[in-house]
Amino acid sequence: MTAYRSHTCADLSAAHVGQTVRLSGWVHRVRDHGGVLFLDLRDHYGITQVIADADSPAFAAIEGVRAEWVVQIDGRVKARDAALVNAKLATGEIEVYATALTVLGAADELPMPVFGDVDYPEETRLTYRFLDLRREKLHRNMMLRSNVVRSLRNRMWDQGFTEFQTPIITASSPEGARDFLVPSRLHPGKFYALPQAPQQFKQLIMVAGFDRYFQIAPCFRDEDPRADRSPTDFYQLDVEMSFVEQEDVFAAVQPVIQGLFEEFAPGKRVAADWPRIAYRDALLWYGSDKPDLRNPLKMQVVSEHFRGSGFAIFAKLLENEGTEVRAIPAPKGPSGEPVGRKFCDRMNAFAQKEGLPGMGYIFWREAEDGSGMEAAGPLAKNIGPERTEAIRQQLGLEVGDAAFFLGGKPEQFEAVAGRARNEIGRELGLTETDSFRFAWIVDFPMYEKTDDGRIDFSHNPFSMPQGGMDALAGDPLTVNAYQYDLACNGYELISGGIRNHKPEIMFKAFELAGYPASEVEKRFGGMVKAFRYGAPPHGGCAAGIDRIVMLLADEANIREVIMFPMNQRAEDLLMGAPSEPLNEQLRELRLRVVPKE
RNA sequence: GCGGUGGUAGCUCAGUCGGUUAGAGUACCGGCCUGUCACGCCGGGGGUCGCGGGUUCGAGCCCCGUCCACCGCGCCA
Repeated sequence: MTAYRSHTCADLSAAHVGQTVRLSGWVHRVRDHGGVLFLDLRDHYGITQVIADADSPAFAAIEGVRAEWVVQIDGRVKARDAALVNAKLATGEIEVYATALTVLGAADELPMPVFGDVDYPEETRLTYRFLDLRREKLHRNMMLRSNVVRSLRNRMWDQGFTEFQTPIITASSPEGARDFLVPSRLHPGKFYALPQAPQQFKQLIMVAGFDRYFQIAPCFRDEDPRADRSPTDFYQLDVEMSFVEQEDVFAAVQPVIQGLFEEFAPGKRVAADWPRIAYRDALLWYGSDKPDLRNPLKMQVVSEHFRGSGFAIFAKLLENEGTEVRAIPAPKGPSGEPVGRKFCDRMNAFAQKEGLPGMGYIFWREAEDGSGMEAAGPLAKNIGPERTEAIRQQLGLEVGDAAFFLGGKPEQFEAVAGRARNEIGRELGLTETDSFRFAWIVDFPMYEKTDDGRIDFSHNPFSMPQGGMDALAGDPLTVNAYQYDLACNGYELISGGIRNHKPEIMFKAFELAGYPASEVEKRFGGMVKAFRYGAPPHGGCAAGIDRIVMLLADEANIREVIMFPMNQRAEDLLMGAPSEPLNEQLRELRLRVVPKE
């Protein structure tokens, strides 16, 4: 094959017995039995057992090697006796009798082992990422990622999409996140920005008369990380199409994503029914705009049962405008075990830990005197049997089931209610564990009220308001946008919209958010200009590649599917980034660092 | 910026109520072993218990401060 090897460590089988071969790879493990040595040799493709006895000229050399040295082995392929075949190894029917060993690269004592699947601290793993990547799981994740990207490309091409590249060093594109700035040497005092997304470029590509564009695009955002969100940079499958409405985009994207999940998640059920859920309903039912639909629980408004009731906290609270009481039903799980006080108290403690005063609850149990069902829990006593029964009927609950109640202004408890719903579904065994369930979240509000009472874009300012110009004449807070997300198992996988391609509507939309026309011209001048010269209606979306791979690899942390991720403080411990520039670099850029404090 | 959890050998961890010389596994070094595949057996080196201060006759353990890591919130298509 090459001077270094005739075969890979996965190639050899019973068919090669008797052949003289040369293998190269890493010393995975050595087992020294005195008179006979076993060496597991590993490369990208697999593992082959190498053996040497005292008669072998390679014996002394093999005695001297340690884990993770890179070596080249010359030897002869030998069949293993039936009793010695290792069924756990793809090459387990054979072994290579070594006649020579050459050390290609020795290794110091390891800061972390490659062998085994023990957990190691992030700091060690990131500092020695090249070792971590040798480990089976990460190696497998990276191969999965590569295959996913190839499949996405193929599927997009098959659907008639074309890939184009857009600039990396470009202008600031205010999409909401903080920009990464790049100082300009030729224009001191001015800065480029790294794109938060190729948003304006892909729209310009549509105006330029191309159609059905896609790109596996790096995106840069200077924000704090989360377990499912990498700081600094990440990759998106960026998509844009001309002459389409919302449903056309859905129709183009669903087969790509669904096919991808079916291809790479064998054994898991991939739902084919992708419901459309209005943003407001998602928050009401699931407490999240990226609901996990593997969990069947759906919250409901139950304010009427508490208005004027004997439960003073809720009754009083409901006298204030904009308040509601919502219930999370908690039916007993597949085990049939009744949901009792202990579980309810635990969930109440959970809500308190998340910053709420608590969660009231009712649970229905067999009456002690055998007279049937009775409601228990602090709330039931306060509101009385009639109201309690009405709640039970509305929620469709039976004996052995429970319900939790949260009150106040929805925006203040919604998110915690959503997390409680996750906990309840998981703990009661109601949430599926072997499936992927998708939903398009649609009808995002165009605007929202900021803390200081101003009107601002609630999501993407480039989306077309539903109802167009006419809609912008009324109350901005009632305007929905042609803006959508794809939620999958509690993650936001895709985000997109039908774009606002009419300059006059754009100016009006920005005006409502407090941006004068001059500001729009300044920040999006290029795109606005393009819209004045014949812009097609267009729309698209962007899918988070890292997050898709994370779901397919069944990982909870995005760093497990990124080759060289940053740590939680946006540092690359291996490469030593960020670092201080040389003085002459700063001089050339005419920059001066202002010391802290 | 805020909250939670954690920090003990190169690495993973244990360490009781505050009490003698801080332990185990693994890795490393030396010795033995011809069929292992997490090989086995014997021996050895290896510690600023994150850091600083305090309480105490005595602190890995209690108190205060601080640093670091991860997770979450804020932030974020």
